[in-house]
Amino acid sequence: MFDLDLRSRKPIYEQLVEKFKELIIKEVLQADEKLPSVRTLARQMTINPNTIQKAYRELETQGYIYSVKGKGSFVQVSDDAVNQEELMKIKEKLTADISEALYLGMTRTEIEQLIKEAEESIGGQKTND
Amino acid sequence: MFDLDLRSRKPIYEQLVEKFKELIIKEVLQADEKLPSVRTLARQMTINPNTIQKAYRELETQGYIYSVKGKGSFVQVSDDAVNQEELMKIKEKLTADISEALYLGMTRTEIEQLIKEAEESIGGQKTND
DNA sequence: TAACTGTATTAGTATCCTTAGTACAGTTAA
DNA sequence: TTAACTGTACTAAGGATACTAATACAGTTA
Repeated sequence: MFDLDLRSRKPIYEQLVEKFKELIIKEVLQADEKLPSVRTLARQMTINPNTIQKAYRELETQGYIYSVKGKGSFVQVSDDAVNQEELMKIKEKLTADISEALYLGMTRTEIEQLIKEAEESIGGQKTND
Repeated sequence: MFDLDLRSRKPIYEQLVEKFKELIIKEVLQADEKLPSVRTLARQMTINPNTIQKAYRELETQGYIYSVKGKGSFVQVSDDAVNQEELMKIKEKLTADISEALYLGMTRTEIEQLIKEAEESIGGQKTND
């Protein structure tokens, strides 16, 4: 499904969370689409099912997926009201990172260009990579 | 000098790095200004000098301060050429965070407003808090 | 020389990550 | 109903990493 760096200092489950978030944000995985089961994905990547479950639980906490016992895990429809807490966190991160970027010599225009690129990468694609 | 949360899961030295970066970016601490010695600050905050040193080393690695054996640690003059590596890291973080913010419902205008606020908070202040 | 400064090394502790095994509960299709 | 799938919970163990502490060394300054 995607590549992981098992030798990275970054935990496997965190890498999984990031990968899935990226796929969901870019709508490669669409609303209500079924994710691979924890056991199936664990077998495919030869890692422990508990590690997958930990990633899925984190994704559920952050509001990106929902799970139904006996059925599976699915992509959550983005709901602005639900994710208010996550929005606050991102806003704080953005504020700090923007300050640092400006301090390191990045210009307002360059940051605005990043926003533009992000906007395009979100809606504007089909099933290609 | 500032508050730390000793019970936080976030390591003390990381909190120190963030605080100092903020002070340097906002120019509360100015170029070549002397930072408190590792032992003095450690005594003030009743934590181990090594923890302060670890924070200072990290700040030095990121190009925010420089240290001279026997003299002390001082705020580094921001040099766009030197910090290119840090700039790359920030750019990647910004790209991911902007995508997530947009997905969670933040608008381009709101993000641009954050940029504006960051610009104002950097240059526009004296010694007040 | 005395008192300050940063730095390096070692060691103990704590925490986190991953794996493994087991068990329970809900869903689905034969 | 049964079999095979799904998510979920729990415990235990091992290893790796991170954090903090204590000590010693080295340079600066008055």
